[in-house]
Amino acid sequence: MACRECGLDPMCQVLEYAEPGSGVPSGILLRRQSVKKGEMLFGVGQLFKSVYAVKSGSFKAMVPDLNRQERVVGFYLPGDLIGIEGMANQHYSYSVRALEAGSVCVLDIGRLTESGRSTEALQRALIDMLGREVALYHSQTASLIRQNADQRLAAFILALALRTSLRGLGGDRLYLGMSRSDMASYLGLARETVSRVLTRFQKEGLIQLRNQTLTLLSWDGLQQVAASR
Amino acid sequence: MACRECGLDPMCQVLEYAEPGSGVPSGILLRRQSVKKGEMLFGVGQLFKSVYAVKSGSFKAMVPDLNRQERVVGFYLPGDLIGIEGMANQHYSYSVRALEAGSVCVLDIGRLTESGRSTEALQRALIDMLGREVALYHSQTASLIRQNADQRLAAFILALALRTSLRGLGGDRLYLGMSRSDMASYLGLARETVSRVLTRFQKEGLIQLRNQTLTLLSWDGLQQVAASR
DNA sequence: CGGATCTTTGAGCAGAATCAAGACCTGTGG
DNA sequence: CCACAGGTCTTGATTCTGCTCAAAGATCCG
Repeated sequence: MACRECGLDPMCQVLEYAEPGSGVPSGILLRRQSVKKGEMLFGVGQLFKSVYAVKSGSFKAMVPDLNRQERVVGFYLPGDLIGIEGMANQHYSYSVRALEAGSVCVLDIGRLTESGRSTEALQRALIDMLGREVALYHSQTASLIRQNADQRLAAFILALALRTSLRGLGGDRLYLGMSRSDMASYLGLARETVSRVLTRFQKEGLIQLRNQTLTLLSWDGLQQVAASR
Repeated sequence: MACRECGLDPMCQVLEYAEPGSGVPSGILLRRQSVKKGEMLFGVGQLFKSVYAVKSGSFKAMVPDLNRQERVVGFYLPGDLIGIEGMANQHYSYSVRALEAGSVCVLDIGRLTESGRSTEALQRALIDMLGREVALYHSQTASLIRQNADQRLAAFILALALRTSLRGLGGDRLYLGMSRSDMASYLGLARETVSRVLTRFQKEGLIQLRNQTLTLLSWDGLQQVAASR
């Protein structure tokens, strides 16, 4: 499947801009790559080379926490872009690891800019994506600080569901590739708290949870929790 | 003082790229503007028009919090850029208000892109700046969640001191233009907690605090607090 | 000077972390 | 196919950080 046929992610839209004008062989700048569970796309501090678009599977981003273990700073689902912010200082600012087997499209940015043509539209698209990312962080991460455990988890589940449903997959049933510890680290909670809140949500009939599969039972209920509890 | 003489902020570096090649009258695209205390640069949702570089004074960014009052999501000091992420969706995602009297340089991006020439280097610079912003948010905001009140305030003070010292101003004495409530909102704490922690820091000899002026007494001590307490 | 706002300080309480077991999955090898 | 070992997940009891409510003290500004 060609990347520009999927129409899912911003990456493919960039390629629609880049490919026709540049006339570069797609085999070099853009390649499909499959990843095994636990495999790392790149490590923190590594030299920036490529931007990745998730085609299938899921990934987590981590930064090294000083004294402690690593901290999860984001999750990536099919359609998400990985690594754009590495363009700034030529180094990735976090590590990315696959939560399950999957595949990505790899765009070799370095070689693309070396080719020197038709980067105008590509750059415009990159600016848009980066701006969106900044805006997202302003609204999303900043709001995490003020929220309690219930709100954080409800918002987290809703965000996941929204992302998958926007991308075409059925939004009611979610596959959680990450562990409770990952969720806890990302949300700034303790493992035990995540567990407790999820089971309570289940008892309240908001979600159903079996192993790694989460089913949304009450979209509205979760939104109410996320807004005020 | 011409903007590209100050050499302080990323904005001026962009203008060095843009001005020579584009040959546009600098009076139109770039203008100096003074702001009064409390004045708003732009409001949330407003149509994106310009990017601002802080020349003097300080500013705060706010987003409307649903039921409650506004939430502070950032502070800007001389040398900082304001509003870049508005380029993404053509609307500003937050409001910006002056904490004290000051001045900014205004770059009318819309008109610059309309002029249609030499945007290549400018865009490249914008990508760099946006990437830097994303990386900053990943490392900074994400870390706020896991930290306790002491750590948040120590890190906040250190970040302010680092920013002002990097920009040339003496780093030991800081002018805090923002109120305790602003700091509390930004750090996700209660006003009272900010007050308590600051006075404790003072008793411990880490800082000295009089009115709006904060003096760093023990840089190392603060770093120790920020790392683990 | 006086009113309004902001800041400090105190007391009590609630939410979440921590500590500590126990239950459950998962993959492995017999 | 089953049993076992490792990890992950749940659940309980306790502790502690930081919020809330309340009131007094500063500071600012007309």
